[in-house]
Amino acid sequence: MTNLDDTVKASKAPAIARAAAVLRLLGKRGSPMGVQSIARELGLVPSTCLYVLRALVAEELVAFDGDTKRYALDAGVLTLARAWLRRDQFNDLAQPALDRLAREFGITTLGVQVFGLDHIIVTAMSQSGQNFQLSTQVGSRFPALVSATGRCIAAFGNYPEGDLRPRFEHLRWDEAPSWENWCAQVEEARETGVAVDAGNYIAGVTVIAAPVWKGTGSPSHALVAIGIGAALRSELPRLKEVLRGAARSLSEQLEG
Amino acid sequence: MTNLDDTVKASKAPAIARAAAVLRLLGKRGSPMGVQSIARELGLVPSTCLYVLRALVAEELVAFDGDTKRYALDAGVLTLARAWLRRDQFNDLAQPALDRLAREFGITTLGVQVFGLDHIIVTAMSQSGQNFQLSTQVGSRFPALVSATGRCIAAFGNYPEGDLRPRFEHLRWDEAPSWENWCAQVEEARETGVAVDAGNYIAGVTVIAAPVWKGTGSPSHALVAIGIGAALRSELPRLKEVLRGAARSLSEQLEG
DNA sequence: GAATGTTATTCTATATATTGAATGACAAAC
DNA sequence: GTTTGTCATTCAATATATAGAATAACATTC
Repeated sequence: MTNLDDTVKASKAPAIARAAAVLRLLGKRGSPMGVQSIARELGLVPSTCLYVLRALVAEELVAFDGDTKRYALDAGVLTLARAWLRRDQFNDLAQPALDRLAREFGITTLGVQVFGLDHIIVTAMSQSGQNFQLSTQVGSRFPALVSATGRCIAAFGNYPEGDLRPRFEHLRWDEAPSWENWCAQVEEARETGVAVDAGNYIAGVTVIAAPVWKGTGSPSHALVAIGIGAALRSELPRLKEVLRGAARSLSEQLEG
Repeated sequence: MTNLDDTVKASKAPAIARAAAVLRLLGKRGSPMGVQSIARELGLVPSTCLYVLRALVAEELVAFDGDTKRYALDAGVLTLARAWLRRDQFNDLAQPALDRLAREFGITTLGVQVFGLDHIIVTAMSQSGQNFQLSTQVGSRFPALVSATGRCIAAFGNYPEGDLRPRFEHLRWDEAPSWENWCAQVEEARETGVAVDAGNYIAGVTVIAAPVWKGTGSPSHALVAIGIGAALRSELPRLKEVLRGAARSLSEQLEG
């Protein structure tokens, strides 16, 4: 995130943008960092950075080790996350459906929230008890246009091709589809209401996604099903149908 | 948190204190709130509050609904929490021990982080597969001095009685112990290295806690075991012994 | 053990974030 | 249909958070 400067300048509360950048950096690094290295990394003035850190420490969002003078994320961030999880309407409604699908088909299911063309965040997950299982974690971020979810977002987001193409070019796939193929698959998703990624994103792994709307416009969320290739091949048509149904019913519940 | 003013004034980055207060308020309320009500609740100037909110929205920590003009927590907080969970040393080391204890004794176990005399936060949890089970959630906050953890903190924190007593008086228990009884139990915890709450905090529920140190001074964390009264009565001595052992071994690992 | 490159931290002048009043937009009450 | 209250939002003056140099405390290197 090198455009911190822009964000800071644009805002009337720049300290908050800096604080968020610090939190994200500490989260990404994982290991504790000193004032100077944080400041250097984010292009901040060390003294300013110090004040930001002190404020975050006071809020228990950042932990300070007096011996090593290093800073790291603290448990306060958990409390916020828990509060969010507890009250998010999509999550509450999606979880039972995700559990049901995971169990019935022996797969991993996800609920994700869409942030425009930038990225998606996994907000709910369910796994069947089976032995081998693809897994991710709640809170993970992925590029918006990748895999099955990406085709969904492209299909139902009404974005001009000029916005899509450059982002598409920067994606990382195991087996990247050509732009033409991808567009065809997006078109198919638009018609059927479900998107499929058959081993493109991760070789040998099939990902299915159906869009969920909260209000009108672009889809705000999506339901995702992940299965190891051969395991669900025969069930694929039925899974697509069921996933689409679950997504539609969720959208209806979110309207009210 | 009515001392927001103090925190704001003391800091050189007051916007961060305000932002944190807003996030916590939104977390506590759960339901979306308007600028005005947030400002009123926190004693902020509405215009300032608006700028804070806009900055938080830009960071995806707060979601803004343009139709209703309401603000609520957003999924960004999850990403931070995940990063923290992944890298917290105490959590990584404690989880296997918690799982083992939960399974062996058929109980619920917790790892908590201590924030002085203010509060503790649950950062790890393990539950046995049994039918009836007390449960809480990762991220929950409790007053520092309550239940078994409270006796641990009082026993090993080296706090003067003058700091403890007023806080003790404000606690809520199902069956509050008298100050004298509580002090005796704290003393016992100091001698044995394990604290027990036998139905005081929640009637019929036994809670056991052992302190964990990260460096010297007051305990930074604690391991907690929770069981429905009668179920673990016969096992209690052994559980105390095992919990203390796990806590000690954790403390040693955290030293390095 | 002196010298050099780090580091965290303090200090002060100045650019700017914050304030509180003013505006506009909306809904409820009359 | 007007009035009244509440809402989000803008604006300009000023209190203040920030930047950058200076300091102090380390390691590391020579």
